[in-house]
Amino acid sequence: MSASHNDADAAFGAARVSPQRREIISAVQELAGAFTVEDLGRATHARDAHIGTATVYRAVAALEESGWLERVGERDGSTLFARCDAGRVEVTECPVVISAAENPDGFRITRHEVTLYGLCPACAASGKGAV
Amino acid sequence: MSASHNDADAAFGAARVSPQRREIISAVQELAGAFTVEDLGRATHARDAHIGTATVYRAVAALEESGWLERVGERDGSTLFARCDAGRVEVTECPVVISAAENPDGFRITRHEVTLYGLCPACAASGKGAV
DNA sequence: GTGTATGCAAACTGTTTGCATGGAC
DNA sequence: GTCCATGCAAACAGTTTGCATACAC
Repeated sequence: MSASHNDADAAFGAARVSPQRREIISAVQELAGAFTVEDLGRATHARDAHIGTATVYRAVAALEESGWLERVGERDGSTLFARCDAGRVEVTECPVVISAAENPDGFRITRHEVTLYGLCPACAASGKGAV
Repeated sequence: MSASHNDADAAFGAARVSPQRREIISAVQELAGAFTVEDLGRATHARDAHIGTATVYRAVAALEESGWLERVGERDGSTLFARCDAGRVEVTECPVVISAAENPDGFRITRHEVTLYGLCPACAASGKGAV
């Protein structure tokens, strides 16, 4: 079943919504975890066989712009995207603590980047889609 | 100046060493920080104009295999490599502590990936090449 | 009616590979 | 002498773009 007008409108924000984009929204929802654009393209094709690759890429770009999708990493040279069913990515407080600016081996850490994979409260409760 | 036989032999381990590969070693040494293969190719070309792209890629693969180079991340879809002047990448103890498996917002973190940028003791002392 | 999304194919970027030749060991 | 590294170009994968047409607003 394709996504409702309300779902799609919310997802795309200011951008226009087409039937293809509604199918793409639905495909994202059924993927439930992190996915590459190719994964999404495959899932979308299963729903409507002649939606073009470029359309999927453009929709993903629009969804990223609107904040509905997040770029969460990469796998084999492809960008990974994900959407948490519970909503947006909460950037609250960094749960990471570097134990020492100067660590025991004498390496001085000047900057760090952390990617956390996990489940939002709703997903954790339902046991659904792990990232 | 191109790298000494000793430098190059040590860098490539079991693999063979050619004049081109010596220039590549030198180019890495003058880059001093993190670089893409394209950066390295440019630096290598400045030394010997007709070393092919494939040769640089193959040398980088060999250097990664021998442990002399490390894949340290990516920038604009290109893989970033780096070599610490002080030697290899020490994987000792993880200096990162996740403050709570279940954080205050209810997000359950199942996995984490951390990239630390910093300086080895020698570089920190010399004030050389930041990553 | 205006402007944006679509579909297709071609272009582009970063990277890898096939092949004949030259050179390291 | 045997293999591996080279250089070139072609192949590749993922992604983006140009263009004419269709459709959301």
